[in-house]
Amino acid sequence: MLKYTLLGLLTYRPMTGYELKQVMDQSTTHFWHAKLSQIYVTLKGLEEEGLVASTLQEQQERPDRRIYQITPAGRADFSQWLSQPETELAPKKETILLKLFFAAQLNRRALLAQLTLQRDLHRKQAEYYHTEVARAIEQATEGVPELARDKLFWEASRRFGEEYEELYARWLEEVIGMVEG
Amino acid sequence: MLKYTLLGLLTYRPMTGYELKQVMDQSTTHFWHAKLSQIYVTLKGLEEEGLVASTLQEQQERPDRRIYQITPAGRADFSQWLSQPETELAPKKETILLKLFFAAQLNRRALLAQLTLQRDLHRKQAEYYHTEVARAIEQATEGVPELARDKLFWEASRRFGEEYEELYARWLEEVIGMVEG
DNA sequence: CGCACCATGTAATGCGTTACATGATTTT
DNA sequence: AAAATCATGTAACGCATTACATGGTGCG
Repeated sequence: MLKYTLLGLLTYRPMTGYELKQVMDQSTTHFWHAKLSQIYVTLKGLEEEGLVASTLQEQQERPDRRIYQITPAGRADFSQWLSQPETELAPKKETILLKLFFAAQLNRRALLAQLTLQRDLHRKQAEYYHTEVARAIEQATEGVPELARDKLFWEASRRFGEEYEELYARWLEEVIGMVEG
Repeated sequence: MLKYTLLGLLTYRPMTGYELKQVMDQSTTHFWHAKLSQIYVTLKGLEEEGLVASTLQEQQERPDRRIYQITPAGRADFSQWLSQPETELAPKKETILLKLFFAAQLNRRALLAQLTLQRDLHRKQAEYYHTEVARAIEQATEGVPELARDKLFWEASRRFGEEYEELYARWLEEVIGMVEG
């Protein structure tokens, strides 16, 4: 999937690995993230596949930059993936739910500490979606009419993030009440 | 984490790899899953670490079974993990959100098809939590008073699953409305 | 003076999936 | 007659993380 994240971002404009990481950290992080080292490796693989092409831009004051561009083959591959329906649900892995499953073996104090910590983290994250992410979307789209349609979808995914975090925090609050009472 | 899932389940009773897979499929699947091959490999590693011990039970009609038991060191390791607070949010990876992020490049028809397919999957999954998972928890705990406390937590995680799927379906419904209108 | 930023990469390790291999019994 | 269940494992491969390696510029 990182493959398609990178191809997708490169449909907007050519970028270096470093830039791609920055853009991901401001946009897709909440549903797809990657480390820089992995991004570099994946870009290299994409170039071998002929889906992107790179040119080295030499700089004197700063390190040289390798700028990646999506190729026609890359665009074709990406849009093929995009139109391919996902016929299954994404399997989840959540450590905190796993712990809760075994929580009967944990003493009340330690459990409550963990639950309240998580609740606070999710509240903070909900707030983050509400303010920072919303602002980032505004900033990326204002004055750029060709991104109007994109904005709708970016906003939709932002809303999902916010509601998900709120649900999580609410649910944790309930569990805390249950453990306390 | 699979390590702790297995150790956690083995605190209830000794089991074979095959059984552990079955139990996981009925309980933790929704927040932690694994393939059989991976379970066997992990159990082998746990035995090397001295956290579980196995005995081979020979059978004539069926293949021999290797029964794993948690050791005192295993219990100590598990309870240490259980009491260790998770200080960060679990990073998410959701293909459908990634696709939605790039959905402006997709034609309306194909997009709507994917969104409605996903909505139906999430509705079905919500229903599954509501009925089947609830029934499985009932079944596992009825007539076993020492599981009363466990039941509370199993029910709590089930409720989270149900509410999460409902939220997802509701949100997809909204996005569908947006794309249509 | 130290830290963050810019910028790219390699190597080792870990965790997970898919495919391969075997083979009897029970259910459809 | 075919498929599912019981039961265990190995091997190849893929994707991700962590650590290692380098080194100049700008800011507090």
